[in-house]
Amino acid sequence: VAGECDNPLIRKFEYLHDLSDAEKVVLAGLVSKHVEIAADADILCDGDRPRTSNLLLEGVVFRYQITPDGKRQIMSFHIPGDIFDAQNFLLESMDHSVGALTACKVAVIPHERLRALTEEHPRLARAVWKDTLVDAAVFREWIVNVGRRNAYQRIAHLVCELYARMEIVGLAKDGRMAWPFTQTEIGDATGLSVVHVNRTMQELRHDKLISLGSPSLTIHDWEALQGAGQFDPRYLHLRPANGGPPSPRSPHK
Amino acid sequence: VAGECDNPLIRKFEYLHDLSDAEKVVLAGLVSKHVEIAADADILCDGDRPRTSNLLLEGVVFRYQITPDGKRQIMSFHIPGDIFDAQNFLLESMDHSVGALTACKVAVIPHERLRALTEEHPRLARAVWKDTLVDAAVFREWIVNVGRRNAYQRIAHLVCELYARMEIVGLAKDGRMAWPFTQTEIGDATGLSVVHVNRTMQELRHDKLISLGSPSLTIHDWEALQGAGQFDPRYLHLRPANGGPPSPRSPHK
DNA sequence: CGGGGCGTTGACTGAGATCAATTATGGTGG
DNA sequence: CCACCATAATTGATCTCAGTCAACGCCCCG
Repeated sequence: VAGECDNPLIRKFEYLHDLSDAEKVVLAGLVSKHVEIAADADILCDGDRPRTSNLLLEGVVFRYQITPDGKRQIMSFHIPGDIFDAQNFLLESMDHSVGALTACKVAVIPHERLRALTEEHPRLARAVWKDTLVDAAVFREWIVNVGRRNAYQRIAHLVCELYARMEIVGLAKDGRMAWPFTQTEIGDATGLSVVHVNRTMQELRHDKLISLGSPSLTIHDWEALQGAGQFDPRYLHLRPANGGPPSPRSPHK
Repeated sequence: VAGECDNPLIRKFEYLHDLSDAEKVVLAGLVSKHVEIAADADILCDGDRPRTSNLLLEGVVFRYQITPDGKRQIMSFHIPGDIFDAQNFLLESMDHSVGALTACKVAVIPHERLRALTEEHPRLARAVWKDTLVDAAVFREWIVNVGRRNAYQRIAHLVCELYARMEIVGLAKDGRMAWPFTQTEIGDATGLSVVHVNRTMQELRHDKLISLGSPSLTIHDWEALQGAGQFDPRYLHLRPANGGPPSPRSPHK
């Protein structure tokens, strides 16, 4: 009944919540019409007062803010399965912008729809709420990342987080993950300059932790990368023992 | 009926939501037993799995994390009216710690109580949810603060935020606010070293933006401080035209 | 009056920013 | 298939903001 692998929201929710089949059907029903968005387009702008929220079906988007002196800070990346602007259901207006990092497919969910959902399905309401709380946990972790880690650690941490999150929606597997990010974007997410991101990623490659291939990144040594980034997946609040790739080799040690 | 000024939660919610008197009574009912906590005590520790959430009635608490290499990053400050661990209602375990910055008084709300509240009062459920979304907005702003602003801007921004938030619960007025923070704490919140916080705050004082008096801080030039910190209160999502102190002088210009 | 915590100061250092090219790379039109 | 262009990655040189180290003063408190 409920699509199983084709709906990234459900796939993700299975890691975060405990849903009945009936609830999955309801969730699947959220995806009716969807919209295509070009890469680099802005999906939402600071100040907007949207009457819908968006479930990302394909592609990568990011939240960002431009400071008065023209610097950009990326506050989060979102991958399929994320309702990246769920907060607009309850907050009047956008306090930041959302851009499409790649071409995207997005399901548009009117807020009336969400309101009905939350009233008729308290458990699903809590699931969506919980999702926004996990978002907040990720924000907190990014504060730590940017505030207290050096360049090497920051990038290692970011790679780990993206891997863990991508894995559960099928964008990463066996240490290999989608990597549509430019170094400028990584810099804006970690509070570093492009130049320094470049040098640091070279270092990560030199240390044999990762390697890059066209639109993908391979993690060669998960343990080491996780250690370098001080990555502890607990803040992602995944259900079982998720949050790490099957290190191609020794599972222990 | 509903306490008006003695309950900081209600006072804050009036800025964030639109509540009926009946709803205020329900909220007031949340504060039954409360607990005293000593300054510097940890209220919650990383890994805890609490079955209650806490409404801060008096004092200041902060969320923080210690990195493996021993650095502390503070992720948020909380003041009376904040349910600083609301996320525990839906997330299994703490992914950070919470400490008491000053001696505190806290109302303990069992999660069953919250569950009943959300089921019987959907509007209040949304109010609490919205509160957690505003928290998340603050986290996002802190990412920008730490990621893209220099020391002077970071501290100016933090002072503005604290002022705006304290004002609505009566801890700040006419440019004067409670200031229980040590420079170490400011440093850990802004990702700076104590030494640099000290020098930067001297600069802020020298520039006549602020001055310090025992347990209070006075903002002498709100406009300038706000400009210096690039502070735009929209992210706090307060209702009317809040988010700034009545600059003792010219309201416009 | 002897700590201990906090604020302050000075001297030195260094991670990462900035500036300025240079070199891939992928897509495009001819 | 190839010249061409824009975007992204890379490199080298230099600079600076903020960190680190190490004192020292102040004030509260027992």
